[in-house]
Amino acid sequence: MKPSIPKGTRDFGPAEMVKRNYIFDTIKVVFKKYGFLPIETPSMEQLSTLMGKYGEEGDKLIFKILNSGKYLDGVDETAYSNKDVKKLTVGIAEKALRYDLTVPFARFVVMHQNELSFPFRRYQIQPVWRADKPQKGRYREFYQCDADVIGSDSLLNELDLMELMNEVFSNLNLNVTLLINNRKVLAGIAEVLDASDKMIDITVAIDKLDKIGIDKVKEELRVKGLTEDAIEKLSPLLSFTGDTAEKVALLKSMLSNSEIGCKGIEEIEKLFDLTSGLNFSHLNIQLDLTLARGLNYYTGAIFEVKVNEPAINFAGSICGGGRYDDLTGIFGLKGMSGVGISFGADRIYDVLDELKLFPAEASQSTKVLMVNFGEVESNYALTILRKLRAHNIAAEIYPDPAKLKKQFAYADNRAIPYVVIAGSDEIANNTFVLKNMSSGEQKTISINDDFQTIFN
RNA sequence: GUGAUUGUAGCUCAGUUGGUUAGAGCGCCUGAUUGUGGUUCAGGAGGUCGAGGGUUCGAGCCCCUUCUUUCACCCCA
Repeated sequence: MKPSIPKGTRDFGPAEMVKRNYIFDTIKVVFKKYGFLPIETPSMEQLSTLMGKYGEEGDKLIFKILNSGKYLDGVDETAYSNKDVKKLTVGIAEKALRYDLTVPFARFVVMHQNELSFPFRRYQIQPVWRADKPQKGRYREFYQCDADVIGSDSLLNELDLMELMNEVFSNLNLNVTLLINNRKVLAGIAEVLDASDKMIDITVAIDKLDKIGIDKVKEELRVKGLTEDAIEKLSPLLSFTGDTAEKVALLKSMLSNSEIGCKGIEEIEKLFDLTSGLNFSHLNIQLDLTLARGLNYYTGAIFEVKVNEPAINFAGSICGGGRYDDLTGIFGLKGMSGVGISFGADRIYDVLDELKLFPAEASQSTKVLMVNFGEVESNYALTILRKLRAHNIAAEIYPDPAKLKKQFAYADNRAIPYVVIAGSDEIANNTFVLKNMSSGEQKTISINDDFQTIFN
């Protein structure tokens, strides 16, 4: 049989893992530095935990797990004859692979509320799965690196996360743009347009402004059932250009009759106030009134990070997040506001790779290879091997007494810088030959010499 | 979910209007060199041409189905 892996999944070889770990390690170091604590949750959740949290589209993209055993027993006959997939699904699949880390985190907080002290700061680095069609920057299995604070509605948390983002991207040596908006403002806009139920449609359409232009946005709004009057009211926002202060001023005049809208403006102003005077070396922070974000659960500030480099032909976001006021409420714990961000490790990888920003890896693993001549010689080599390892020098022995040519070729392919040769002559003299593979230089060393210094 | 695109040796790819036994480079194996790799030279192995069906005297090439790759849309990290 021909081996293969499922669509949209990938294997990672050693060279890729070194680079991936560089990203994970960089992010993790900053997470810890900001006082976030690690947790992990299972790959699969109850399907009911996940459904309805990510919007209509999101529900479809959740990987469902078929029940074990007689899973057909759960089939609803009428749902089957009506080909009602949605209803059928919940009958035959009660588990699903996690779609993000935020919803499982909310579930975790509710289940473990008595063991946690709030505000709770957690970080979580795990894969998530989405049944998307793969394409550039889009995988069916990818890692998210999340940091969330739950149990506090202070904007200091938003500020903290912004500083954290700056530090991560600074450490990755990547210049990015941080787009900020506020869901309350979007809700306010929908309210004054008299279309509160269409907030998602409106924001999704506005979000495309850069891409498809003002006329197409209006057309989409019309298709979504917005009145001409409402579209007219929205117009100044769509055609608006100006700095943050001017944007805020526009919003204030537009949303003066919306309580939630005013609250949103206030939050934006306060957040920008908090950041003023701070040096965000790698974050270009912008208020973007067209930023929407599709996930249903956001209620306050929303973030999205895009790469600045024009050389990168990838427009998607590499990091995103926001505030969710009541994500735990669905699981029975009210009044737990949270805010978090999520770094998309796989997209960051693609960007760093394209920009050649991965540090020259000091990643050669094995430093010394012990040549194997046979049983007697390998026993002698093993004692040297153990001594090397005792000095924290990464070393291995070629396991078979293969031809020297082959053993050297192996060292060469693996980029192992030193080879130790110890045959009968060396054993008789309590020595070994150390060969430097790049220079070809060989020297004889006594097994009693100081191993720490022989590689310098 | 919609629309394109791709699949030939381990890898990267040639393969003409359908016509004998499907090729190259790299890699791999063996030897030149029995205790010395990265260079060189000589030789060798390796393919159900993604899978299934069809048209044809004859299919890697044409048609259908399906899977896969890459990309755009939708949506998203």
